[in-house]
Amino acid sequence: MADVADRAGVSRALVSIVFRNQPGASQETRERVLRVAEEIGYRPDSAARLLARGRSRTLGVMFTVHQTFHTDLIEGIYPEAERLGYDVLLSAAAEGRSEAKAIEALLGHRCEALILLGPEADPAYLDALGQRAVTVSVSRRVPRARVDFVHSAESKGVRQAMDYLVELGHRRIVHIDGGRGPGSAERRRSYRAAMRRHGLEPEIRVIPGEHTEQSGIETGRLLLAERDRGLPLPTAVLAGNDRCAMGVLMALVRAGVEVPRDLSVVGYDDSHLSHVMPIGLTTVRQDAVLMAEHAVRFAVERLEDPQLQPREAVLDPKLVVRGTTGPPPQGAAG
Amino acid sequence: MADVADRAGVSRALVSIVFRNQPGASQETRERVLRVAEEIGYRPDSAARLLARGRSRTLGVMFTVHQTFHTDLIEGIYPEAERLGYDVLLSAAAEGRSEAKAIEALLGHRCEALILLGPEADPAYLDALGQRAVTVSVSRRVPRARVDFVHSAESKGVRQAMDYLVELGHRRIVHIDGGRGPGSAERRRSYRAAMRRHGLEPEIRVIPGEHTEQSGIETGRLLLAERDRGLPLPTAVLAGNDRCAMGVLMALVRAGVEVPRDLSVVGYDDSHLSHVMPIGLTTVRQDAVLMAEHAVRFAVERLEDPQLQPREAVLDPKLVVRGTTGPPPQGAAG
DNA sequence: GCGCTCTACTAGCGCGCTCTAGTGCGAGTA
DNA sequence: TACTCGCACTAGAGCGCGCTAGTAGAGCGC
Repeated sequence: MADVADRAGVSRALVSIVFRNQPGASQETRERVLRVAEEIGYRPDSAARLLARGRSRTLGVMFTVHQTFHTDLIEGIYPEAERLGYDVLLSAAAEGRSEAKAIEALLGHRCEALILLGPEADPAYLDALGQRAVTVSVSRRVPRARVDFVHSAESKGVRQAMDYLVELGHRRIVHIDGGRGPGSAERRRSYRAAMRRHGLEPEIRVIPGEHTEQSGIETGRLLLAERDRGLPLPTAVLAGNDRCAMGVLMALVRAGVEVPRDLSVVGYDDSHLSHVMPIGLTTVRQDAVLMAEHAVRFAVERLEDPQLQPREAVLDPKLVVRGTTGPPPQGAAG
Repeated sequence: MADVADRAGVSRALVSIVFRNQPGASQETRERVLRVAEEIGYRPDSAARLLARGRSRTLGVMFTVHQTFHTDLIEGIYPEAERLGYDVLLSAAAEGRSEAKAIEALLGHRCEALILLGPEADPAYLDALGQRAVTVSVSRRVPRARVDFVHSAESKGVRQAMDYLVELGHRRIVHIDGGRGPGSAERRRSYRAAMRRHGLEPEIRVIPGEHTEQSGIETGRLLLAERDRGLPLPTAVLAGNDRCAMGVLMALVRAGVEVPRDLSVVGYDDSHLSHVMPIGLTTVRQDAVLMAEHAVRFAVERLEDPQLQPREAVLDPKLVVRGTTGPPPQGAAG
């Protein structure tokens, strides 16, 4: 920067003004400074800038690797952040890299706000985060914590899916839940409520699971093993999310079960996955772009007005019927 | 930091020493400082740290959203970087966010080295980057640029896949290429070479495509349209990558084509996708973890010894046979 | 000529840390 | 006693910027 100032024959302060696009420099000088900078390959050092002005205008996004819905969200976060003049830093949680680690990295890089995609950390930790920095949780409700919250109305989504299945004639509908995964508790609750509402209380069955393919595969195998012991297969499976649904599909189809003839499968998320599978997955769509925009806006607005209380946005999901659902098999005492 | 120093009754310098885990402080003092820091929620500010020591010890990773193989790589990058004492920053390219933009963001955040996952930017740009910062390209060869390069031996992978298909009896094997995508040129070349080697030169057919599901779907539709006009379907498709293979599968299976009975499909990458599909995808495995480790090591070693010239690592891929391949249909004049 | 305002520009402090060159002190050695 | 040595610790400069307070000079009215 000093080099640029010298070569352009001005002070460092002027160079700073030019690079911040602030008033206080003549057009002529501006051009000269920019030209010189270009020549010697100068680019403002964001670490120093950030240190000097105290604000980083950077949003930190934590996501989980392989969670395809998260990449959908990320794609929506960038443009909205840019529109509002904020930078985005990504940090991934993965096997061997805990959410806490991923979040610490973001904080260490001076992110002013955190956008957590489907965090699974415990509420106390999230609340502590919320005290320290503006925090937005996407897809996971954190009851008494100081965090904004963006999600889709799980209950509506599940209800639509269940109504649709029941209307097709299904009765033996099982739900694979998502364990501690974001939204799981509400989906589970809504499943139970829907079963009861349709007079299917005795058929209620929640199989513990996770939001991973592996979990779906295991559940699929479990169901197959039961069948081999003479128990009937369910006629429909409501999975915790799309990945889990994929796993179920994989286990069942490989074992010769025909979907949707013998069994229907419904996912959740409408992640990228669901419409690129050979047989499109019937699923509940959450509008990733809209959710991303809300998350970014919540973060930014609260940064710019610290008085603001954390808010909650609930978006309406929509059932998307594709190829993995149909009427139950004739013989099923469904 | 000053607060911590005051409260612990030491100088700021000592606090610095403690947090850097450097010799020069007694065990007792260390504990006291750390305890105080914990109490008042102090965390070293990486912007300032970075500014002060001139080195950021941060690796910038650019990846493309939805490119599932990239998330496999990312998962491998983190532990290796941590082992070597480096931090990792992620930046995604996506629709509406060019690679250049993603890379600038990393540079702006003072990454010392860039690890580019399957970059598609033009070689001149990459070379310019290479001059400015240590740069490693993964999966994409950049001939005369000053960048390290990690990839798998495309020719070997393709050859294995082709030999396997031919051995099964396939002759009408088409290749959907990956356009400007990483590795595409070499895969295309190897496909042609393999066909010639097996005496199938007249059957050579390369359909232009991309590394996306959409491209696979379009190609699938193209093939179906040809069939409807009386032309024979190929008996096997070698896709540019797994995502493209998924797209082909989807288009064909939906149209009633049975895989692998009527047609075999081979992917490339062994990304997360390929083993979680209902019918596992036969594909060519690239060892993501190994590639990630090489990439990180190249970057770090070159950072620590600027004399070092850019290097190239070629890893052996391996054909993984799953459910989408089998002998060609009987009737096929294959 | 004076005072005023407005624009273009500069001096220099401070952001929170690292790092070099020290200081002070007790133990070991001649 | 005088000295060196090593250890625990400190003072203070400096990293590359942003920002506040200020100056110099032009233009204007009286």
